[in-house]
Amino acid sequence: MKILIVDDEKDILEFLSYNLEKEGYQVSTALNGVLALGLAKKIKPDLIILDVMMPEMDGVSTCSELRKMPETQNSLILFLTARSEEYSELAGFNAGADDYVTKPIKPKLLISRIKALLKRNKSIESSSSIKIEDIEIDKEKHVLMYRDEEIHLARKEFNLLYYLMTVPGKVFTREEIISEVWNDAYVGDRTIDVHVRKIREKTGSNYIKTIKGVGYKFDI
Amino acid sequence: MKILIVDDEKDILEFLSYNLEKEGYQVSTALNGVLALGLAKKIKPDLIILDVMMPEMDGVSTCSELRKMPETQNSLILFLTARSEEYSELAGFNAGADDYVTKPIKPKLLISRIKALLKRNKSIESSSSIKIEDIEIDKEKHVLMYRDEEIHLARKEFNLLYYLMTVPGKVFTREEIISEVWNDAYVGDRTIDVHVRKIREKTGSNYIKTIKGVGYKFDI
DNA sequence: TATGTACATTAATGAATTGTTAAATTTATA
DNA sequence: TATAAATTTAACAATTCATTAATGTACATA
Repeated sequence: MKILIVDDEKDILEFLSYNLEKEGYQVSTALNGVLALGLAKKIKPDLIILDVMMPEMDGVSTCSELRKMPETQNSLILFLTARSEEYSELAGFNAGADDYVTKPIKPKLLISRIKALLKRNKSIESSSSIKIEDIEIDKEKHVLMYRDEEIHLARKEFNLLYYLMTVPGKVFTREEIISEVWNDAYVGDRTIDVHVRKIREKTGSNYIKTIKGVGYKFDI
Repeated sequence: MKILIVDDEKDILEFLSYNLEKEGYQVSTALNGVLALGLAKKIKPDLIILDVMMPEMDGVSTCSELRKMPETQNSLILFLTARSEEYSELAGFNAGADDYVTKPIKPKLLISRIKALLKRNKSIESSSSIKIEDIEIDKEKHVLMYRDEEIHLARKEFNLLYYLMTVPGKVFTREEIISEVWNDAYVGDRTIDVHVRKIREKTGSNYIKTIKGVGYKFDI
């Protein structure tokens, strides 16, 4: 589980990093909202801890921006607020926060809240099925339904399509695809193409679009 | 139905015992967490009522320990908390609690919660029989019915089919199957295949589908 | 138009995975 | 204990899948 902590005070970053790493989480940190956006795009954290009061870009604005990026659209966001800033709770939830914790931070409380959040999210997310218009892919059942017809995809084909469908519309580079679907194995240049072709053939559709020079995306 | 109550106050133990025995439950009591663990191991209660605030070993820790013991892994656990200790609700659920009731205790409310819990649990656990279309498998009777015909399956064959049928459509990996049906024993590569073949042969059907490179699933 | 680049298509190959059978071994039962 | 039944292994067959290589096509650019 990857956690990104965003706060302008180094002391707090260190304090939280220490406590969360001790729990086995993979922690990254950012000193302000702008840095956080860039970092989040890269590492795609499962949970983002945001301080509300920050110079330049405050937590609420950062949160709004995070919710717009496909990489962090479904990440969990937890706010840190001073006890006095009561209003921020409301603004935070409006901006798409999932929970908030008031300062001063008690590590044990924070960790139990984090666990609860991740647990809750897991049980929701693990539905393992993605449905877009008349096409539905279910990882658990390893089934692709297209217009009420069941289509069999081989393992690699299935994983590739599933990966593209996790963020519809987003263009995945060949690098990203190799990294995720092939676990960084060294495969030839045409391997992806052939699999894409097979998927297009089997579904008799063209939901996988080629963006020349960039990559592939799933799009209606 | 066996209930174990754990609380450091004798008054509360007596009060609850009286009310629950009046309802026909078989009640045991323990004055602290350590005693509770030993007692629970012996009597395997269906439900354990735990006070969160206790000296030595608190309710949350006790709960965690109970969840580790095979005898109480599936027991229901209900927490008693003072209204003020808000956080314990969260910590309790993290530790594996099923429900909680705040003090001061109202006997009627407590009993209705207990009944609801036991009922919910019963409906999940007691259905030892799974029926899908014209195939029905009953774990208690160790019987497989296929189109009104009784088919004899050997133990491993039976357990394998039953496991696959617990979640129809879901693909179980070989790992999962080995872990559940063979208790992680080291068996050769072809063992599962041979059992699958026998089931297919005996039922004269092909409800067990192979997903190459992924696993097996039960599907009509 | 010629040239280069990136992707598409096809078929062939070989690797990976599963199926089948029979025999060996273990376990249960009369 | 003898016998049958169940389970596992081993060898090899069969199948499916993944990858590559060769070739074709589309498109942009000089």
